[in-house]
Amino acid sequence: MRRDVFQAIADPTRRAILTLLIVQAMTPNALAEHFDSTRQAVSKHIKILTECEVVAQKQSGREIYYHVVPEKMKEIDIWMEQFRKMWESRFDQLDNLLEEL
Amino acid sequence: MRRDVFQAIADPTRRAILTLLIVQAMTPNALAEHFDSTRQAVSKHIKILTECEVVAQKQSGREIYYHVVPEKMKEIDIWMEQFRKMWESRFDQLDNLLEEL
DNA sequence: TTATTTTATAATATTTGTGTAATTTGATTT
DNA sequence: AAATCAAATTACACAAATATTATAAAATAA
Repeated sequence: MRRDVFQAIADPTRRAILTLLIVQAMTPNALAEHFDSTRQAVSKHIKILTECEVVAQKQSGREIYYHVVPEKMKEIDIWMEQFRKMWESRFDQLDNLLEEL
Repeated sequence: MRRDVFQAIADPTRRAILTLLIVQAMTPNALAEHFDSTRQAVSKHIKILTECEVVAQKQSGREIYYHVVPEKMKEIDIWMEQFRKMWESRFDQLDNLLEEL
């Protein structure tokens, strides 16, 4: 079973969960209220996000608060770097092209 | 069937294909040589990447060259923005925390 | 202690993704 | 026009992801 950051953000529900968790840490129940699917379904997504180490939990009494692990999200950013280089160099490429012509 | 950028980069083979295509446009055959899986399997990934509009093709005689569509990759970058804001503001958060204490 | 709330887990059905093989389509070369 | 090559498509089998229902475990409140 693939369990990496890219798998974590592949699902739109999981992306929505992450967006909510950026603002503030939340319990599974609180999260589930934002979605149409059942609490269990949301819970499974949280489990996957946890396994991907994109979110982590913090117990507070009987409630469990989940929060984003920024370091993990950084992995996506690092992979994206090659593309940023690409589109930042497009002006240069255009220059080269014009020169060749 | 979900067909978006995030689905496109969820698979490691597809990420490898994209990394190869950043350097230069390639034909399915040329791409397949870089992988253990068959040409058909690679072709299917290319199909998905095409449907996600992350790559586009350019006919050259009987060969088809595939290249990255940087604009689409930008969509990931835009979504990532919220996280960049997050980890850039962590210094501020640390300040606030220290102040509270 | 008992009832309630919160979360996690197990089992199942359904859907979706992946890889291989065989066939088809289209372009190019001879 | 026929042979050849590249790519796409189809059909099939298999593995994996998702959502749901039901159940169990842990913490808290009455």
